Amino acid sequence: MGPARSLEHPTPEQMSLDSILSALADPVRRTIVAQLAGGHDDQACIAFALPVSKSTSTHHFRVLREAGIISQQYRGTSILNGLRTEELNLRFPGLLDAVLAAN
Amino acid sequence: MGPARSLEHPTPEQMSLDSILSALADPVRRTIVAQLAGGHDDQACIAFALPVSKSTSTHHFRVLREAGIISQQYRGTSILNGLRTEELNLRFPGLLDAVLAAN
DNA sequence: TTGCTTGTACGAGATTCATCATACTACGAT
DNA sequence: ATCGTAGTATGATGAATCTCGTACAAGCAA
Repeated sequence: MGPARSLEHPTPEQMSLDSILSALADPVRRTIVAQLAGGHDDQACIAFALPVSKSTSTHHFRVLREAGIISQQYRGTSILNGLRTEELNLRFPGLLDAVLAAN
Repeated sequence: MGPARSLEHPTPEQMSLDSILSALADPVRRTIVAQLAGGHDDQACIAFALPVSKSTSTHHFRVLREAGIISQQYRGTSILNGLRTEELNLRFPGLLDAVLAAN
């Protein structure tokens, strides 16, 4: 077998407030973030009951990952999603908590 | 003379996280917010050296006001702009500070 | 191999939004 | 009254984005 599939994640330095706030401005994406914050850090995309189609789901997960808010890792046919809590708190202290509390 | 011109402001209950985050996601609008946070609370729109045209400025100030982030009050031919710090902290605790610190 | 599950790629459509220029209003000063 | 300043209204344009369906790829199970 070849190298495992992998997905690009920005480093904390590469995260921009612009991307973070734009990403969090969408209610569907905040639903994902809230569910990740409330549960374990290894939920597949399918575990989120989102009110959109499968391809739209893919889109939202990618926006969150590219902003640096979530991590994504292949695991079989699924993807394990996690909140990048520590890195976010490092880069933008208090921001994630404030948004989660307000949601 | 008739009644003074007035502008609509949402109450804290009417503020939505959606509008707040969308408003703060724009860099021009964050420039305005940052300048208000750093200075006095009575700066006219003209006092902001924004890299956009006059009509675009009007647009951004309105978005901020309708989201509940700034207050606007007519004063002669000008408008006095202020940050609604207390009300924002009441409705979305920590959010404004986190964004200002990250900016 | 065959089929099933999970997610992606690739358009396409509709909406939103940031931007501008022009014309306009409201107010104050001269 | 006239003029200048501050901001608004309106309409246009181009870019971004949220959405979908369909077709596809990758992995696992039987």
